[in-house]
Amino acid sequence: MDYDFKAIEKKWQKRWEEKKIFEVKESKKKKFYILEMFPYPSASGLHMGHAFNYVVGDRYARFKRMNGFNVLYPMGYDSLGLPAENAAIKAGIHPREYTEKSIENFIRQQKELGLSYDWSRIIKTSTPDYYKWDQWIFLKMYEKGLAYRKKAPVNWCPKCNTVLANEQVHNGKCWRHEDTKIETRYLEQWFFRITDYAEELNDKIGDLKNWTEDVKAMQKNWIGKSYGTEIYFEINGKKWPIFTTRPDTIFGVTFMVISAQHPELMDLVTKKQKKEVERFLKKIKSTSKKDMEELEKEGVFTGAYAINPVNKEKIPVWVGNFVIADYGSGMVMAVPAHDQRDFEFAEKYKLPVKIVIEPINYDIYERKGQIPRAYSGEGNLVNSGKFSGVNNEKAKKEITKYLSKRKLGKKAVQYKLRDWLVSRQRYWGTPIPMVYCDKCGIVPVPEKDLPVKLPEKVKFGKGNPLETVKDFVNVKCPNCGRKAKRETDTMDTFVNSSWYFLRYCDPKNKKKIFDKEKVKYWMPIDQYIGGKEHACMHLIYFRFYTKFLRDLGLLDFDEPALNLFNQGMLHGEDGYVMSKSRGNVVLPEEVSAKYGIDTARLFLVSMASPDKDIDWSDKGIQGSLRFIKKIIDYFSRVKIDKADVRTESKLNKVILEITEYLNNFKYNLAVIKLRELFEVLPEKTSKEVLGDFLKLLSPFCPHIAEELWEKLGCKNFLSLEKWPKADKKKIKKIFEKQEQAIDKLISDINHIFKLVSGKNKIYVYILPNEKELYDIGLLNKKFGKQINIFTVNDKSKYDPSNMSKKVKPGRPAIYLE
RNA sequence: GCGGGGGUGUCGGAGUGGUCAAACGAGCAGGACUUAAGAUCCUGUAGCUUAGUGCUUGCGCAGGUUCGAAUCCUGUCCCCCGCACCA
Repeated sequence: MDYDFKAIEKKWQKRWEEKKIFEVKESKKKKFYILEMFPYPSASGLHMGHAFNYVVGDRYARFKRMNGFNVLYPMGYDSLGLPAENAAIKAGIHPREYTEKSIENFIRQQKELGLSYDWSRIIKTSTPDYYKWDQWIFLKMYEKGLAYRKKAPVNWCPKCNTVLANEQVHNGKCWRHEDTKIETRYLEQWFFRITDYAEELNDKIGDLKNWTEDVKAMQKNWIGKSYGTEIYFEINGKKWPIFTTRPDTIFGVTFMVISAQHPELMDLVTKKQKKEVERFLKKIKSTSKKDMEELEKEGVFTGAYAINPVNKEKIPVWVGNFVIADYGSGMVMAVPAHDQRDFEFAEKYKLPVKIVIEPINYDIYERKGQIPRAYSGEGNLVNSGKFSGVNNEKAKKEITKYLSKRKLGKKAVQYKLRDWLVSRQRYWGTPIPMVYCDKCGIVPVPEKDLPVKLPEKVKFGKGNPLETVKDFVNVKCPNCGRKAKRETDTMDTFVNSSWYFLRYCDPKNKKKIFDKEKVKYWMPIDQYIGGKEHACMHLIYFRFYTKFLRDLGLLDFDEPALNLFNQGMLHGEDGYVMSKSRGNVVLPEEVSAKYGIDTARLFLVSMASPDKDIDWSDKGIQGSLRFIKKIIDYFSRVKIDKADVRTESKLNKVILEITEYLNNFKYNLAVIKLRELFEVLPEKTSKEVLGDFLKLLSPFCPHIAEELWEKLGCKNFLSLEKWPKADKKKIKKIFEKQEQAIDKLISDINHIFKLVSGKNKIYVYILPNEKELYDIGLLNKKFGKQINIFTVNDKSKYDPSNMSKKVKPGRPAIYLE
């Protein structure tokens, strides 16, 4: 039989939409907020990989909805950003046109997937209605001192023609251009002081109960909290705080190294050394970030000396290419004997090495034939004044205490996390609502003047197009009314996605960023779904924003999402990530036309647990198609009758199992249970049994389930029906045992048939107390051949070979003739 | 270097102390139906043995704990992912 999947899909998608059955309002019902990371709309549209992501969420939404929750399941578009601008330039159209078209296409495709979004809440970050609130938040950040402008060495992507945040530099390359090395430039830029929240961002990772270990670990790593000691070294009469995790090695300091990017570097350099230092800096600037990492440690003497606070030793200060300017104070104390990096530097420049920790088992420096290396293990201190002889772990505490007492240092915590560089020198982003006035300096645009709209008419060429739009740039200073210039940088696209989940709760609010009460009802997100590639980008930013908005008094919770599910990646048939350039992209339209979208939806979760990467397989989907066809065929012939207890037992057991599996995203196992249940459905059964089966099917194959539900004579939408509740009393163990016993028996009989040929009559002998187990009705149904069963005590039994003697508990005897 | 995850049949993958290792799917082989193909259905798919219900091998490798281990512990090898000169 052929099936018109397309017609069924269209029919139900239309009905769902017309009746607005997935639209929700705040109510007394218990809410459940399910959210997938919203997509960046591109002209190439969705492929099956995206579909996989949404299907994972949709299944969960449908399941929760049927379980009586008021489910908020919205969709929107992260539609500002560089790719749209670049693509638009390439195609010669305006980014807005490009974006609108892409979104339209996305919506159409998503609707064809049968996703149960509340489309009335759609948001697009490229609309002034949305980005107005990005600007509003920016102003609030500025007001609280969290948004600031600073000149600093920044990451510059020559392909994007803009600066990037640290989070957007991967392996020294641009996150959008894997082949493009990031350059370091020294520019004045806007930053968000995310480091103010470093401690909370780190410490509350423990609250993120249902986040995967690796995402949590990645965030911990990225935030990089480390405990140590700040020690004050004196240079030219000025106190320089130095952060170290090894205060126990303070007596081993033989030189200092200041970062080549340190803003105060030149203050230290003596006249004599100036030329040499400048030559060195020039050399560093000409190398890209990635090359620098591969470079050997290099440096030159600055001419300055520092005083070691514990022994007043005079130590030379060098400038080096391996010291990071904005970690700690941008200068390190170097202990070559006990730090490999310092050791290499000392070797190269013939700087002294002073051992201050005696290795426990041997003196590594005296071993012959061994390549000298710094010793970073444990041991007792030597050459360390009054601390000599103390175990180094103990010495860390004692020396820190000693320094604190004398105000020469203190306990300190450092983070790797840097402030978030948010300005971008590009057009298609949220304009930064700031004005530069010669008299007043930096002046924020007043709230009432928001949004600062992106001008539509711009010329794309070299540099930031906004700079060339005179109407936009030239403004009056909001403060003094004189001529002033508008900030032409726009915000990082990640700003837009840092709070969108809040806007869904109240997407059309014109007066406020959102209504507090509405957000209170819906938030936090009960289930967030998205890829783990955002671990150190979006997933940190949205936590930061949540905390900031909480501190503004707008939210009363700390974390935006306590449950995060990372779906795996869908690969092409060749095993590689689906991408246009590889040519292994599978399109939902094509799959839908060939197999029906429900088939694809089912297949995507049949292969493996959805958190794993999977490969698309045209052959594999046939298995799902077969199953769906069987279901449709079955429903076209099944007769309504009373349900038998065996079926009911299985049904209730499966309800229990599937419910559990769906709750835990074990969709693959749920599908198996669904198949198991289907296998035992008899030719005659009750409407209730059939209805329950369709309910269990509906999160996977919503269109077909609705269609069959209607054919069954039910009037309401299956999508809004109540999820079946298992009646444990109806689950009878005996049926399962029967199944097992009979399967075994049949397998044994078949085995013998294979060994001996020419037999066609079957006699089976069983123990009287196992009569129940070998239910003759079930046996005949399963086997399809005539079987004669005798109990061993049956006097009239036919048993020419006296087989009944061999019967043991659980092992019937078999005789073939 | 630091951190996270993982090694199970021909393949994708279930199973995390026992009562069944390999559910379910895919592939392959044989059979039924059919003029044929497809679809569908049945059977098989580590080895040996056998009128079945038996034995052996087996969950990266090597040990250990246990009455009992794919599952727990120790060591070891390999793979994937993230970060990386963070002092």
